[in-house]
Amino acid sequence: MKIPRDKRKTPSLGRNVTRRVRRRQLIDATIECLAKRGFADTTMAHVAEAAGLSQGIINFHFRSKEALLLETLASMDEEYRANWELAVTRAEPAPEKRLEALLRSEFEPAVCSRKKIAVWHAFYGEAKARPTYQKICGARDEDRRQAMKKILEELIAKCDGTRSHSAAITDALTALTDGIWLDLHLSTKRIDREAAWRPVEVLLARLFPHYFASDERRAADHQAS
Amino acid sequence: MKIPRDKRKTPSLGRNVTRRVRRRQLIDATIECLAKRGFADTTMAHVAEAAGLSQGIINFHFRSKEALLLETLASMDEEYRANWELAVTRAEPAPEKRLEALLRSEFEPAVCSRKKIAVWHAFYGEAKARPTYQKICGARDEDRRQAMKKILEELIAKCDGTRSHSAAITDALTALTDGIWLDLHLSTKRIDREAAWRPVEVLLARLFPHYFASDERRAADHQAS
Amino acid sequence: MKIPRDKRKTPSLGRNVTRRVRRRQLIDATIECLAKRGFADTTMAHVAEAAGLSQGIINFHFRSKEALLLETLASMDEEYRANWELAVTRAEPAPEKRLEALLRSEFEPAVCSRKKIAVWHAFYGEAKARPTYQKICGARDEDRRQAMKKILEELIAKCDGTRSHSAAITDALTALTDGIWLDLHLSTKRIDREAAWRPVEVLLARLFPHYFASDERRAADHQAS
Amino acid sequence: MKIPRDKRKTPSLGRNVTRRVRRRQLIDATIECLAKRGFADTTMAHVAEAAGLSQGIINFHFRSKEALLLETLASMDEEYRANWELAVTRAEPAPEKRLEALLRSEFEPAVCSRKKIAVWHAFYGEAKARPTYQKICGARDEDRRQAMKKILEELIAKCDGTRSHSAAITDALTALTDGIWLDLHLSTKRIDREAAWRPVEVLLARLFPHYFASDERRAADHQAS
DNA sequence: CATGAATGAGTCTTCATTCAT
DNA sequence: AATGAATGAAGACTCATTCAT
Repeated sequence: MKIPRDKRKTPSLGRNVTRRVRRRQLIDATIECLAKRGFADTTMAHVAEAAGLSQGIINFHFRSKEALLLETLASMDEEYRANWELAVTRAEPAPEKRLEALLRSEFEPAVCSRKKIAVWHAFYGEAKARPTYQKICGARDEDRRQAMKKILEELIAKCDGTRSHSAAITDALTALTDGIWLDLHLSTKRIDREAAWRPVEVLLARLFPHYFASDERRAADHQAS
Repeated sequence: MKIPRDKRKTPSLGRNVTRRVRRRQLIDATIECLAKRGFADTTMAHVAEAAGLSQGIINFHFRSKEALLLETLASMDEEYRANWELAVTRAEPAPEKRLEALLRSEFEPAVCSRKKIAVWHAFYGEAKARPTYQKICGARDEDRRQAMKKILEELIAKCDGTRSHSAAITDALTALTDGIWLDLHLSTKRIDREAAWRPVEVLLARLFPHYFASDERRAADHQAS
Repeated sequence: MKIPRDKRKTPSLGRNVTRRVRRRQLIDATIECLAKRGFADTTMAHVAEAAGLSQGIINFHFRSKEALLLETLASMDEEYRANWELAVTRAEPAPEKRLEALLRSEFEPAVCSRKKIAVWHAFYGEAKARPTYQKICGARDEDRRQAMKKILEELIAKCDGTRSHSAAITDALTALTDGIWLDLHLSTKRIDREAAWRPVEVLLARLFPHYFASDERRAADHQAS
Repeated sequence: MKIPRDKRKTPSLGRNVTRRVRRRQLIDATIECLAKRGFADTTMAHVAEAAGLSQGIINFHFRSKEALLLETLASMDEEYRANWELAVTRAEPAPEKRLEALLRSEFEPAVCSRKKIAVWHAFYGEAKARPTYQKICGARDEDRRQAMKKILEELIAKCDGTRSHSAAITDALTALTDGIWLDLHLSTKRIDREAAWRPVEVLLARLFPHYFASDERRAADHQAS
């Protein structure tokens, strides 16, 4: 007959933590694991351990591993959207200000950390294999793209009145920040948010010299290295 | 019964050929699987089946699963590098021509297919967890970046004499194509290479109107939708 | 504020009542579950849910799952015994009457329902693995068999004077009703108590034509199909 | 890093045992386990151990535990049917001979052992929870019942010409042997096939005194205890 | 070379039991 | 008394790897 080992270990956060808090704790642990170990090597045991809880608890708060991953993705998605939406809302109403706010939001620590970027890429990596992931990640990009397009159209109208490829420029700026994230992901160096921002800054200055030119000059002064 | 000499000789040669062919076959099957099922769900059995061979064969031709994946990545890397290097070599010597060749190469079917892009992102997804992947993927980007920077410096010198942010523009153009790949990866639509190229075209026209302006005009005509 | 005396007294009585009621409620839920899901898939959670109570409650009212199952079996056993004992007691004193009462009691709805029969067979299925179950189930059969044997001996003595295989006939009649229960258990049709009784009726008529012949004739008339 | 323990243990029956033999071996091990531990406590590990093989092998030869159990039941079913069918075929053509052969076959060691009976009851116990089991077990009984009914109708026609409840007698004899099996299952004593047969013998003598009477007399002589 | 049966460590999931509230 | 979150020991199943043929 098996006799269970000592059970009296101090509960990390007390038993009666609310359901919501536990779920948050587990999602955070999942993010941690995905960032550190990738998708293929993130096990329930790892997540539980990272959360300082027991194995079985995940299936108690989430139906399955798949559900946990999906909610983790949803949580990342929500945080990401909230971040740029708030940035745009808070910005001054001029389109050039809102555009800059939208682009700059991409580099804020809340969403642009090695960890978060790694997790996004972990989900991107599985996107082809799991339609749900593809849909969520695709929508994430698409919604931001639409917001950007509207702002750009305002800006272009104000700027030169001509047609000026709002769609292509939107795509370019969207791809630009996504691509910079990938560079950050593949780099082994610490994230340098100033350096990451530079290409965006330069491109804006070239695309809309009237509104962003001064920024470029500033950047040029910085470029001592 | 007589056995012709060349028949007797074939085996040893055939063996070597076979060996190389088998490895190629298995790497191709791996690419197929990674694209279709992602990293987490690609098993040795799946790969073997995709190759139409038996279970145990992979451990015969590769030391381990890890080795197979690494060689698959190496193979992808090689193909990718060869593609842009050849494109640049073949291009007319003018820097604007070489730059365009380099950028256009990114959208050639050999490297820019849903399958290949999916596999790259599968490896990106695991990059944080496996330093070797990160190194290879990082180097892939970095080497192309260096090549592009050299070309851009030539172009800028010829263009306006000042150095003018060659680094930032290089980073921007590198990120741009990487970002477009990500968009293609996350989209569920068929790849439209013309549409994918457009943002690059527009950006080039804005950055170097002297050399790429005509292209932009062409693009504008296309833009009926 | 005054508290009336009977109000003050109710709790302690209520507690005891509650306790007994809860246990009954849980045993009934267990019977329900065993019938519906079988032994292998009856979990504490299922039982608690069937009882409309919370998970942990069973271990509060019973020492363990094993204890709950054992008490469930004991409860079934008690009910079964009470049923035939009462039937025999109430019957007219003539042995043929008591024999018929005993046999007929086996088909009364209180004990002979799909649910109850299913639960008995659930316990039979585990009998070889758990000696306690085997003992209880064995005793259930054995005690009834002894009672039947006594009645049969009376009947046989009265009938033809010779002892005439009272043991074998007892075994046959015991096996007969047990076997009919098994048939009912394995059938997917609704229980038809008249049809289930027929073989017993016919056999009695053949064994003791003097006492049960008229019953057989009645059965024959019924047999229109 | 984990280092696997010594792998060079002698393969129990050699590696290349044919697929069919392995499956048989695993089914036999399953029967062993079901008999000894019951349904609820028969695990894959137990079965594998009983077969002297490794854990994973069952999922290699059978898709799942459920598949293994189903094939075990099918195997038992086949064996049981073959047994009585052969007995009837081999018997002399007279209906009374075939009836006796059919009934006696139920007590042959091949099908009537503590182990086999325990396994049947294990399946009966789960029948309500798993429709497939119920169907197979029900058909097992039903087919034998139909065969017996035909024989009985011949016998009755030959015997007295009257209709005489062939259905009810068939049901009675079917239930009789099933019930005796249950008695054997619930008893803790060694199986005594002679004693088990007695009630059948006595009943046959009463039902068809013309054909089975002498048997009863013999039985009476035996009954010294 | 190639096959595919066999192994066994590892993974997700379930569930009886405990216990703070 | 009752709740239900938490635990952790199994359980079924997977899969990279080995190896006899």
